[in-house]
Amino acid sequence: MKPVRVRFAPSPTGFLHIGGLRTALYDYLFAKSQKGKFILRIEDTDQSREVSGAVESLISSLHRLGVDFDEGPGCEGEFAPYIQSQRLTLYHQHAQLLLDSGDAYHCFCSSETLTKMREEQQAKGEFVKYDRRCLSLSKAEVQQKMESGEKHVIRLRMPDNHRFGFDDAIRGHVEMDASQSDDQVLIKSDGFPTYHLAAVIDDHFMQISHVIRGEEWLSSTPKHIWLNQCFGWETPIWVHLPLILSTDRSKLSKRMNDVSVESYLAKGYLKEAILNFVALLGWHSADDRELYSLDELCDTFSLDRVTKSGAIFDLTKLDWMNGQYMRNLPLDTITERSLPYFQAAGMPIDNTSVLSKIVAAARERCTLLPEIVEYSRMFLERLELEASDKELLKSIDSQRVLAWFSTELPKSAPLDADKVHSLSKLCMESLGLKGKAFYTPLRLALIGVAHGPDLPTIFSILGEEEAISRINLKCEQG
RNA sequence: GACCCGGUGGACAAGGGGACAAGUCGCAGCACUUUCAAUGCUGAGAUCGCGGGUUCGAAUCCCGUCCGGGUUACCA
Repeated sequence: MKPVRVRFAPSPTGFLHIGGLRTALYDYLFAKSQKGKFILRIEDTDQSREVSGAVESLISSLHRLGVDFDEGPGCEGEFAPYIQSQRLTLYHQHAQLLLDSGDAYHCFCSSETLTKMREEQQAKGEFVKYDRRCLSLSKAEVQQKMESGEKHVIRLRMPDNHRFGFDDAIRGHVEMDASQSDDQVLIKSDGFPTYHLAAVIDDHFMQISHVIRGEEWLSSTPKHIWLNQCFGWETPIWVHLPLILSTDRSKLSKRMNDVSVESYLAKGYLKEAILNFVALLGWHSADDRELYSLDELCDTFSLDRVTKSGAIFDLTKLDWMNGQYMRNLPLDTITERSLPYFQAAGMPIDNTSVLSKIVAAARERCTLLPEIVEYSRMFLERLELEASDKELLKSIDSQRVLAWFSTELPKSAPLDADKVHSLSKLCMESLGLKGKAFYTPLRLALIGVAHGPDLPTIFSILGEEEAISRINLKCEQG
């Protein structure tokens, strides 16, 4: 059995998106589970779509998530370079091989000619494909056109009357007729190869064992098989992943959805949750487990449990999952990751013990990282009371509670949980109040809102001094 | 249009001839709690796209059909 080598081959046209991440993740998981290698290859063969900084951004996103590659740009292995624009000679040499063997030919048709041809075919209800008008050009004619500097491309000559069959690791046996495949352009007029040529050549030389890619490539697989055959190469194992869908069931696109991985990170989703969620979009273990760390996924993942049908990218479950990680990751981790959001909100906290207490209370009720910051305001700031709450605080019973605490609190340090409990009990008994009548005014005075953590936690976060001060303030105002 | 790939509750999905079709998210209710949240429990929600066939028996196999998606570029 050949060693497992898989590659994630994005084109640098923007940020890493959810669909790309899913492919990369499955590549990674499969490689790890098979003790193989995960390779990152940049397919920058379309100069017009190239976005500067995209390569760096792609790599940094992958690193941020911990989906690390074994070979790729900046991590050169024996098959370097891993950027296609740096491998042009290799593609040209192989295009020449095809030209020599007659498996490829020059085509001088302009895009206008091509468009016209297609329109005519369409009008006649014919199958739209290149009509091979340049195939009949004599060697001399080709030579003459080349010398006069005519723009040209190199096309693959697909076989006639040929049926392609292959076994996809996920879909099983798939068959397609060669007549359905166009004579694909291999080298464009700007001298760059198309995806088809470059990918097949690189997959071969980089010794890729499994081509794991989105289902949108399924229909062009015959071209890739044919190219391999022309070169006399063994084909890799094809693995076509189901597409990730928008809520309208079309292929997930940046147009309609927020699909950038960075943007989810920025919104405060945890990488653990994103990875876990994306892994489950098209893969499911035999048991009922849904929560997995990256390492656990590496141990459990297998291609044969990848689903065949496309899955809709639905945020509600991601939110739930993020909540799970908010609560179950080590407190220090969550605290540390919330720090940038505190800074961004202009609320730097120097007291780490207070911060960690706040985060401990907040993460129990928040689904996203920045929500911790909002939740912390009740402790870090003195919130303005709602009008109705102000009224409530003015009531006689409310004032009795506050007055009672105002005199008792200073005598009661330290305010640990037991003390807070006993004080509360004592106050309720001596004032003849209970439940909301007791708690609500106290909460309002302490944190400015009626809902929040339990009393001992509040006292612990605020500290005795601040707690007393807040109560006294509401006493006077009342 | 043609060719390919799909189709199990709103979403993710298990199950690939034999229990009243798992589980998770979401939703509703209850419990716990001073509150919110978390958690736990309960419930609603699917004649397995539809129609035929094979079979004692089909979500599972076969045929047809419908629907959805992908491809049909000098984009990947």
